[in-house]
Amino acid sequence: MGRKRIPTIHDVARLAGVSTGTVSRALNARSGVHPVTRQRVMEAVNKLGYVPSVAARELAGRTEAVGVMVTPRVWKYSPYFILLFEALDEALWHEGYKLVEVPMSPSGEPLQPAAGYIVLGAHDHDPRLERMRQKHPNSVLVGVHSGMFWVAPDDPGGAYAATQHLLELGHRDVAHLGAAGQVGRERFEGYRQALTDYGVPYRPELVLNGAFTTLPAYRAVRRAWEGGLRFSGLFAASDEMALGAIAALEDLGLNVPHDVSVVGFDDLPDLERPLTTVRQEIPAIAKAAVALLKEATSHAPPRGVRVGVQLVVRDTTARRR
Amino acid sequence: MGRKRIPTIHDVARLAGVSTGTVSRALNARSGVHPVTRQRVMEAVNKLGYVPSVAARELAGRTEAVGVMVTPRVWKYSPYFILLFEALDEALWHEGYKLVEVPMSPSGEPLQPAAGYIVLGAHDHDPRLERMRQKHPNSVLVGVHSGMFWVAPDDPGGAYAATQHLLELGHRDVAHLGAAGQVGRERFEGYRQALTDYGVPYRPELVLNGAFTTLPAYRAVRRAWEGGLRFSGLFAASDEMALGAIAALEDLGLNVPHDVSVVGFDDLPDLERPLTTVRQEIPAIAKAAVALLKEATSHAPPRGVRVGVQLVVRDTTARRR
DNA sequence: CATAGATTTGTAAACGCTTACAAGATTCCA
DNA sequence: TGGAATCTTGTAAGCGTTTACAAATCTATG
Repeated sequence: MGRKRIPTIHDVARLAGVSTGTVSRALNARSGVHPVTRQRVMEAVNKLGYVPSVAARELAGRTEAVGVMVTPRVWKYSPYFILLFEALDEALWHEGYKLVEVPMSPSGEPLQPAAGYIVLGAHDHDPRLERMRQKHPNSVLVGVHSGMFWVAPDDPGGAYAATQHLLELGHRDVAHLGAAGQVGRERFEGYRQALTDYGVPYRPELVLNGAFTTLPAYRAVRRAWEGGLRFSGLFAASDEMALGAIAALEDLGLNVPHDVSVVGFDDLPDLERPLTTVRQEIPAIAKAAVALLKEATSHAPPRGVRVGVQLVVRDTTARRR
Repeated sequence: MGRKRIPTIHDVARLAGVSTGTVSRALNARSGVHPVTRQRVMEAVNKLGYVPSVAARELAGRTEAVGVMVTPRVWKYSPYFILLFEALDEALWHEGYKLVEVPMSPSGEPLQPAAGYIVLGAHDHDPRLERMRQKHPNSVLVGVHSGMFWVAPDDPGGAYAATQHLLELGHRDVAHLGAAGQVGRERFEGYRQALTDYGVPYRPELVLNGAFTTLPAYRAVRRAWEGGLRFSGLFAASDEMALGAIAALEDLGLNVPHDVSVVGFDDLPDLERPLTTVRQEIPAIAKAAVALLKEATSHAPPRGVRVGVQLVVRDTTARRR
């Protein structure tokens, strides 16, 4: 039983009874092929499990490179960004582009030319962002920045839902473990809004600060608690922070969720402990980014889109005792 | 000034005054082209800055896929593995292969066929490893496992050098912050050997355990110190652990390196603090893995290779007061 | 010095896809 | 109902490599 030959466009064409040119058009071109023909082609594609060869497609000149820039560089090493990267790769490939990682010069110039750019993780007041906006209208930001194309998860909404969840469980001393930057700020806003809507006074001392990673979160929570701060609910601005917070609380002899309920944000896979958290649809964000990129390259006026987000309740939250 | 056209093999051929076939052979085939011709071709290649098109090469059937399997999956999210991945990608590409990430089934079967496999991070007693060894002789492990091809950094040597460095700075109470698994064990052995060679008695209570990440390291060090354990030098089994340890020591009111000297392992880039550490040459490991893979596919008897490692002294270590 | 054998080179056919172009089929209107 | 205008389709020429195969050139030997 020899290795199954991978089906090519010719196999599809033969099975569908059309020419390869037609198959190609059916697959790529938005128009110019009769609906019933396209239907037949699609059936053949499915029956054969045909998937176009990236190499051939690229050789034939159809794939353009889009540059993904990560800034600051270190963010590349966080799970969230890795997942986003993978999702972008997939989404771009699906639209006939290929992802190339391009470094950003200190002045904010892409170090390699590309048909378009996707910028990841820039600080909102980073001057390089402004520069990108002006010099490269064919770029989209994953984040928020007016005047350019951007996609972002519904951070305020998610934070609101997380906080609301804690409030509805009866918690009144709800702390927030936050981080700097646009994202951190928006998640904080959602937290604060929920407090307001539920008539719980906002107490600034209840907002702790760390970075988006575990260790700073651990330290912030532990220091605060040892300093006498008390709360029965905690909304952490990321899953990693939530993990750090839980470790700290446990080291202090507390039980999660018995003594303190903790909510995270992101819903990262493979965590050491199942978290109540706000789920981001990373693939959806990637798809939206690519869709916007196509708009951007066709000189449409810039706009931003929010991708929905969803609370998922697991076992780090419980009703207040 | 139009976009510079990317030079193709034809340009090289013309400039060198030979045919494209010859250029191709000069570039790829080990033999079958006259030395002076090859020389001329190489000059043309350099002058033009020619780099072969991956797509074309792949289409023409020269590139085979090699599967990289990461196990357990979560390791994919650590900086070390990301760097290793990138290095492997580069090294494979250089040899005309392309990297595809292939998941490993629970039983230890690659979920996609490939011309060869590179296994990353498996526990040394993982039964799936044994299975790979038997059913897929065309695979190499990054790690140590007798009976199959493997590459690994010189962990014992590096650990020895790190510990030696501390000892030569006059430290006598040298602790070790270790981790489980083959790698952890080897680094521990290096530590212990250095102690012996320098006539410093080995004290089991001085070896702390954590995982390879910051938070467990922080907790282990803090708990130990609070429990009364004292040391003036610490060899951590990874840079991330070193960072965690330093944070813990500082939270305890100690100064690094003034009160305690800390050495890491890996030499990760972009760290928040420059560490005295043991540098791994990740690109060299990747190259070695690929070289071994070629051996493995030609049915050579399995062997392992160690890649050298180097102590780099920065400012987290100081002479004992 | 002729010639068999070995070595080096050129030629051209793939690889799987896209797309300009031309041809064929369909629609629409006078 | 004829023909122009519009849609849909097939044909074939690339895209940049590799590699069988054949041709040309060398080397060695008698």
